[in-house]
Amino acid sequence: MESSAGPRRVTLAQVAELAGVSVMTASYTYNRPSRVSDQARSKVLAAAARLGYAGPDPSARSLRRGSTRTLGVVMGEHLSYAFEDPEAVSFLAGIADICAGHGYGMTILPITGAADDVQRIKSAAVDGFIVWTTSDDDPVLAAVRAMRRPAVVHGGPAVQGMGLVGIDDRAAAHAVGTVAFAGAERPAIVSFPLSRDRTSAIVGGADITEVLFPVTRERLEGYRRAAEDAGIAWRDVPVAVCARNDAAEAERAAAALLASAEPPDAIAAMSDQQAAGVVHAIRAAGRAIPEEVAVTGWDDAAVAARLGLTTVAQSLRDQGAACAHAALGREPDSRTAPWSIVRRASTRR
Amino acid sequence: MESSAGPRRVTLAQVAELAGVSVMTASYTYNRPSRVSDQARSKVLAAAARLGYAGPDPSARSLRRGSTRTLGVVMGEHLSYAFEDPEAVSFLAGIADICAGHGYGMTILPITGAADDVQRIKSAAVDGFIVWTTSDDDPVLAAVRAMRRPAVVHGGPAVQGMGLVGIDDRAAAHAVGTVAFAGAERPAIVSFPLSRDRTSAIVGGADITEVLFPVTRERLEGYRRAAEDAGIAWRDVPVAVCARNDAAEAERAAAALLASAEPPDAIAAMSDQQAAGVVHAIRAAGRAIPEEVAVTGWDDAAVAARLGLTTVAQSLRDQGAACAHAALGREPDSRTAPWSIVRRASTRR
DNA sequence: CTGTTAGCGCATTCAA
DNA sequence: TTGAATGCGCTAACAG
Repeated sequence: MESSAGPRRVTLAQVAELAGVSVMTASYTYNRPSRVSDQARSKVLAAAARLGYAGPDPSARSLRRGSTRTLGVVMGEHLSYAFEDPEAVSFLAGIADICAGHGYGMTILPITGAADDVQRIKSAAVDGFIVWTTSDDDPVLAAVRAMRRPAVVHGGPAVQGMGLVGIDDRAAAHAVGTVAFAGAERPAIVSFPLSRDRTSAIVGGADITEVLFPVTRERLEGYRRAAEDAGIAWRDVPVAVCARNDAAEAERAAAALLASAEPPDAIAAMSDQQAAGVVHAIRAAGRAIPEEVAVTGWDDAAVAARLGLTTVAQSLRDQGAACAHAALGREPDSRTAPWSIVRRASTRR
Repeated sequence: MESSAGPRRVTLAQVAELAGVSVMTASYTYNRPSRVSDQARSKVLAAAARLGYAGPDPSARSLRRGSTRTLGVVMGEHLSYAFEDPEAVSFLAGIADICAGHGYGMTILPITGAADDVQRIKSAAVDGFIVWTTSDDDPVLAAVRAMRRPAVVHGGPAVQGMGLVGIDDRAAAHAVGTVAFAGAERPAIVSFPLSRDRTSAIVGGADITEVLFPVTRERLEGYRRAAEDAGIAWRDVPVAVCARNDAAEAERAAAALLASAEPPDAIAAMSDQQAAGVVHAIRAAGRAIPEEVAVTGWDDAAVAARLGLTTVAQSLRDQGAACAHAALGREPDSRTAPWSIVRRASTRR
């Protein structure tokens, strides 16, 4: 009777023996078929078929070659959270394109927020790392750096020894904020979380320097300057902090802003998803866009075109591709990506 | 000057030498810290820090242990397509839970539809495979089986030597179809693709036996029986085939059905996303739900509750977890998952 | 608690 | 075109 452990894995050596050739001839059959005679090759393949050889063992091959031909992508605290964000999905697709083109695999390294995240990074059999934007104090960053492989962060933070790919968030926020707040007297912001605990709140004159997510920090800084350019003091600008990047929470936050004693007449969001929620809240409150309340989004996703949102256009797909190149060690480590403002009917000008 | 290839990777042997201990003591420091004296451990860690040792090499460790501690997930033709489907995301989350709980990683194997998919399977350093539902003729299935590792398919097809996890789609379709078509005279179906080329069309009396996606085939079979139970011939049931599982295309398909000479008075969809599109089309056509047109979805996603959709409830998350268990070789290979009908206001009874 | 031996499966190097 | 030797970096098994 067969042992419950199942048959031992078939090795190249066994195939070679059955085929009556050396191990190297068998190896060449898989790696450089042109350097093997037709006769030898067919003997090897016949023997492999008879034994049920599964092909060269990936781990052994990685060890021998010194390369796994796989990139690791560190996707932030909640796997599903990352996948539910359509921009994150575009980013992954950009990475997948490049990996496929180079014959590389792609490993998603799900981060749970627990201490064993670091272990998962350490045991990842990958040649390079791509880290989706995170907070300045995320311990994952040090773990990735300690692996001493090519690594790149998307968005931020900037880490010594790691690449950085992303747009100039502060400049883009200043630009879109300027459009959003044109002619407004009471601008407001719907924001991503300010810290890793992801609490929701509405705060006035948020202390931007305390914000641990660099992307969020830079955007707030840009919005602050846009507000100040319009003659409005930062302490008078309410910031509705949402725990998650989705329309539903942004809608609730916007509804709260609109129901306040001094409702905003312009709302700049941090994603088109959020802006979509804001639009719903404004409509539900019976106000006109943009006459009574202007709205801006971010990313130029499909929903932005559908709702006529003024927004910041950037290609997360291209940025994913740039990150993959960097993680492959094929390109300068860092890159500032292009962005532009798309003006539509949700703003006054 | 440092070579452009960069410093050679630091090995455990170098760490051990600098620390003045044997390689095994260094190894134990990482793998069984309790079996090493505090003194030895701190010497090893100090040496590692001085040399910038990144920790045991994952590939070498996998080779030696005979296990990668990673599961591979084969996600179907388009990476982004898979991620955009919220049910697929739940499924992934279920897998991620189990992987995390067992200290396993999880590798997404993106399938492009090209010939090199098979190569990507063959070179995947994983202990087991989970295949997201695909067509009977998908060459990926043979490639996975050839790897001779624990493998499981979600949904279908059933493959000799591989596990199968999913619900009884035919029975569930029959049950929800019976509710959808109650009191209807002209039922219609909004369907997933019937073949891998993913063409859109409206067909009458679709030849179910030709459908290559087993999940779709089983659901159509169940709907057919429900229609026949209601006294309606299958050839009179229009099937609107959508290329993708999303609301937008389903809305267009439903609009076409509703604009026809004999508009349907009941529409059974294959996902809640599709059903949401159908609901929009019906509203746009100015018809009442369920009085003039009944609608059903599938999955009991958040949108189903929001729209009051009658639907089939199943837990993709639990099924993902079951697949992970099977791929870890820890459980009986196959499992029929539970489902139930959730009745809401979108149907006549 | 620590060390020695051995070899996981493969592909690079060099020789034939 | 083929083959022999070697070792990638690590850890199970055992001995001390």
